[in-house]
Amino acid sequence: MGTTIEDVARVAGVSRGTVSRVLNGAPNVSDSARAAVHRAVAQTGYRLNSHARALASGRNHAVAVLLTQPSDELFDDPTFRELVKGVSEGFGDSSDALLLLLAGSDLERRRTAPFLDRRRLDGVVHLTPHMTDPLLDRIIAAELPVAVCGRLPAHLLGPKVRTVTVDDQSGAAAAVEHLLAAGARRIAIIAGPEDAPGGQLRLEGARLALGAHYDATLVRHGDYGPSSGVAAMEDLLERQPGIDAVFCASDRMAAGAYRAIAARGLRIPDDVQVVGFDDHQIARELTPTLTTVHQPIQHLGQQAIQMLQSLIAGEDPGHRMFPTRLVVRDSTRPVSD
Amino acid sequence: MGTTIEDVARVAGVSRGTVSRVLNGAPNVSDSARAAVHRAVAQTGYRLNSHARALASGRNHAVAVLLTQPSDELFDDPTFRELVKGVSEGFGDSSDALLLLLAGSDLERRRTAPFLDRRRLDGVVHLTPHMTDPLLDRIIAAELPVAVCGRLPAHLLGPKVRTVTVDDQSGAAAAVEHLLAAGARRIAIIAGPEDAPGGQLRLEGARLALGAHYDATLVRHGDYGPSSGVAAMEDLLERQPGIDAVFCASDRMAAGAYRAIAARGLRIPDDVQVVGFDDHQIARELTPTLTTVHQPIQHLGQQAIQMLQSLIAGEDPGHRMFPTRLVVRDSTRPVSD
DNA sequence: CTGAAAGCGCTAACAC
DNA sequence: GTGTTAGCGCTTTCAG
Repeated sequence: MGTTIEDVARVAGVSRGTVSRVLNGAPNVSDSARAAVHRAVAQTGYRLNSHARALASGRNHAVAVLLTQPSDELFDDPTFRELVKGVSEGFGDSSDALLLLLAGSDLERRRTAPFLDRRRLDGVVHLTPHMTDPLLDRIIAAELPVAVCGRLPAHLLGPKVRTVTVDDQSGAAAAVEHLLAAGARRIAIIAGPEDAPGGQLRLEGARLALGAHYDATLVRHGDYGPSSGVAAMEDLLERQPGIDAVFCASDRMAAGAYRAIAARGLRIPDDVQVVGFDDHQIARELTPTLTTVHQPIQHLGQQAIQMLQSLIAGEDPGHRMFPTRLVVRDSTRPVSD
Repeated sequence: MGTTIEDVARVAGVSRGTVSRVLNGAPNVSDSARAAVHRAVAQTGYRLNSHARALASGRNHAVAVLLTQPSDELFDDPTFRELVKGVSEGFGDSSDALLLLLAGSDLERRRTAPFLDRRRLDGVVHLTPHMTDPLLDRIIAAELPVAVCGRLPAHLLGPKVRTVTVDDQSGAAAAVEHLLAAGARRIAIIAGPEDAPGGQLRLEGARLALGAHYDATLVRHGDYGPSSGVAAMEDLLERQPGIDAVFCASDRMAAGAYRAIAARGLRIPDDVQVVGFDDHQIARELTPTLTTVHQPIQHLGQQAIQMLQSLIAGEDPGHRMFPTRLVVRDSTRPVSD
């Protein structure tokens, strides 16, 4: 209870300054001094006071992951789980603290806002599919280093802001090209939310790949969740006869589409072929299994935290974008290539 | 950038001490001084340095929620989502910080351990269905106030440790009594993990309610997850003919039991009646809808954080236990009472 | 390579 | 009701 650096110094027979150097891995310390300090630390059961350190040094040794989704969404969408897992793994055995901060409701945002401060945090990992977030403005205004999983409007991209993304556009293009190769001609699109840059790019990629086959009346927007997939697919089947394939911007919407298709008495892939996006576990669990675009989501989380650490160290990791990969399963017809 | 209490004092024309008093809501300050300080704070854009405050006062104005589940389990089990939601809501507009700490893997526990310290946290909310957790020992050893959602072995119950639970035993008894009233006689039990005190009590409640009808060969243990429910139910149906009802210690295991029962060509409730425990959303989504024991989980989370705040304030909120309530739906036969 | 000493920004005890 | 001041425990020049 309350053993300080002073006590350690006394026991080790050195000065406070030397103890501090050892504790912080400073280069210029003799081996004997270092050993003595380590012994004294063990002997006294010394524990660092992080507030004193932060006050004196200006560094916090703490980073936060901002969870900007409402908690229902947060827990329901496997993307977040994977991202958080990746961040935690990528953080490795850093001796810093990794804090999760809830910012999914107004109440939570009000509470969290004062925490987004250079005096409390060295940096932030921001997970978001959306373009706008008041807290992000605040983080950037506070000049807090931030690694964003997702795309950002250009005006937010300062020197301390780096993003990590997947190549949504190519992924969507690959999905649609596969459908075309499999013989589909009347291809519907269930896109993501309009305010999600990733979702827009998937739509754009699909549109470009479709070329002359693109038909704007076959496009719907969902919120990535399964029920929005049901609704969109029902509407499509109702109003647009002859649809022989659908590309969904998320696996969960694809799962919804499956339900609507089945409810209509249609068969996958015989009547309607389906391609998803994400390659979540559900893609393997659906019947038939879902052809989908694999995203390395956990890897994204790992990269994000490592980029953040690099930003904090004063380096510039740059923005990073990773490729996707089409995983062909049973919801599309075989293609002889 | 770096405006301190000193600057505020100068602008307000008062002393540092007075500013501090205003900031901390101390009683003995004149209205005029208070107003001047508030004005100066606004004018200078002053922001408190939490490290300096913590260093000087010994209080952190921060509490943590310890997430001790592996992240998969954490996100899959609606119980945690509800608990976290309840904690966040119960925290209200406290100006303190609420931090989520991951402690689901060994790596995470190693990183989190040093954080569980009186110097960094004022208290902890601990969510766990299990009896043992090395970090909990540590929290208690550190004399950190802690509110535990769940039951604890007696030797861990110190003055700063308070638990909040539901009456698992009565809930299970009610479930089984309902089955008996509905005519079931050969009643199987899919209980929770053996190291979960709550699960044990549910089993105990069921056993007592069954009385002479209790048959140990009809008991299986699962891990609360759906696949363990499938496995247990398959095994029961395979080896124990004539089962006409099953009580599951979680809704998710009940959902698993549904699958095993359907796979066997049996019907719910005609051939086998099913009762769950939790009353998660899934209970309403299953076909037929699930009769289950409602737990006020979100409320538990709210209570936990409030009990913690009370502990931190030096009061003793006592342990708290809340009642459950049987919700009758379509997985059991009507009972004319 | 190491010791001495000046703060980091704030709280709280004390005196008025 | 308010000012003054001595730390809280640590890092970091600056000498040597």
